[in-house]
Amino acid sequence: MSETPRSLPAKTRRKQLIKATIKCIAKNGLSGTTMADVTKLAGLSLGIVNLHFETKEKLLVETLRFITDEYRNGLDKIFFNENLSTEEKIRAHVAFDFSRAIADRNKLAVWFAFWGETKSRPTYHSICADYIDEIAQNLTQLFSILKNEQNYQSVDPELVCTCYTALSDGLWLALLLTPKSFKADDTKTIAMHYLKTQFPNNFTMT
Amino acid sequence: MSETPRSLPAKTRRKQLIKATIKCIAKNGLSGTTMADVTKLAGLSLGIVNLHFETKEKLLVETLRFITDEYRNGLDKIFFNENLSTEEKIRAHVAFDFSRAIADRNKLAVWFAFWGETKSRPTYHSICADYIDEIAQNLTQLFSILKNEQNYQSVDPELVCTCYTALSDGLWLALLLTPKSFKADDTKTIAMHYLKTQFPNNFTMT
DNA sequence: ATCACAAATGAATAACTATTCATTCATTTA
DNA sequence: TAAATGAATGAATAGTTATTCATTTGTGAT
Repeated sequence: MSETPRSLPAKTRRKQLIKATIKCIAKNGLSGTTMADVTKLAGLSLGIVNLHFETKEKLLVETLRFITDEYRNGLDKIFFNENLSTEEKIRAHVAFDFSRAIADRNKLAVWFAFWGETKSRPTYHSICADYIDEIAQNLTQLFSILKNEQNYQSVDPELVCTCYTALSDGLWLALLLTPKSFKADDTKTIAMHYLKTQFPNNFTMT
Repeated sequence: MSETPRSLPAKTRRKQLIKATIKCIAKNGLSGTTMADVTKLAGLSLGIVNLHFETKEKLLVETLRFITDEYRNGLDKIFFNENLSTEEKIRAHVAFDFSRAIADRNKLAVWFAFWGETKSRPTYHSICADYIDEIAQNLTQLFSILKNEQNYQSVDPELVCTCYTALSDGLWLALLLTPKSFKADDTKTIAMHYLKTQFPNNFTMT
């Protein structure tokens, strides 16, 4: 634990608090997360959240935005990487979905905590709906290009995108609920197994 | 709204309160669900929950148990139905997963609300771990029997079970988050699409 | 009809927790 | 070095909510 200076740039403090919030939600649940918990975990004083975020609710919203941005930005880097072939992009997408940074149980707990509240909180809902739509469009396009490049006759790119996305979300749940049976590597293999059924020429070989 | 008698058997009252809790979690989220909300929605007095469940926490646990039992029992009826062939049982399983009673947005909100708290609450976790394990065993067995009956060489029943289950959970999420794009019927079609890839002789025809 | 019993009520209580803001402290500027 | 600035603190406050329990109400037995 390194000594942090008493005073820091606002951005740094905000990030520090968001990271503490993630840990806290994972540890205590969304309903069990209090300002006292968060600030204690961050090693700061009780009033600090209101100084940097005004309200608890805004801290929570920024926390959700933090993990959705991290996810979206990571995928964007893959989609817009000129050096990758379509197949490589899809492989990179899967690798990213089940990478250390993303398929982390603390963060997964946060995803599911917010998803569970989506129906009752329009703000959470619109943050989620946003990134879902963007990612689906990009991924569908990748599948569509691969279909044309490699002459897959019967593939329905939109269907494959929906199916892969649902599969990936469900595997995240498996990682969250039954971590003893599933490791990130296993789930990645399972996701690839599905892609093989659609694109046997591309994903059969390791 | 029919007039309910002032006094009712304990079981009936408990069910009435659990149903109100489901609606309330869907409407206000788990963190926003108060005793006042639940009892008001049930049309009963504030003290009634403590009379029938002792504490709020116990009401929540019973609510989770209610939806898990409903799910488990529904599937058990299919698995142990002597009149169905293996293929029919699998078809019935899928139909059940995306039926009115199960793929209901109120109940889905409840599932996700509890899943999000699983990491922090051992009680929620063990209730979930329990049913997951039982259902996976049964479904794997069905796939295994179908494989042998129909001579599918390369099918891995356990993998298919895991993959189908994750897919189904992920499609539930899609129903919860983007109800405008997905109806239960669409998601059922998507789930069948996956099964077709594994058992083309059985699930290709409608 | 009366009594005894159990179910249900809801005002009062006790506990918890988000938010405020006067004060403290460290850093920067002159 | 001293003054000015603003970040950080945490005790106090205000608001919320689970829980209690004395009272009320309906039901069934005698």
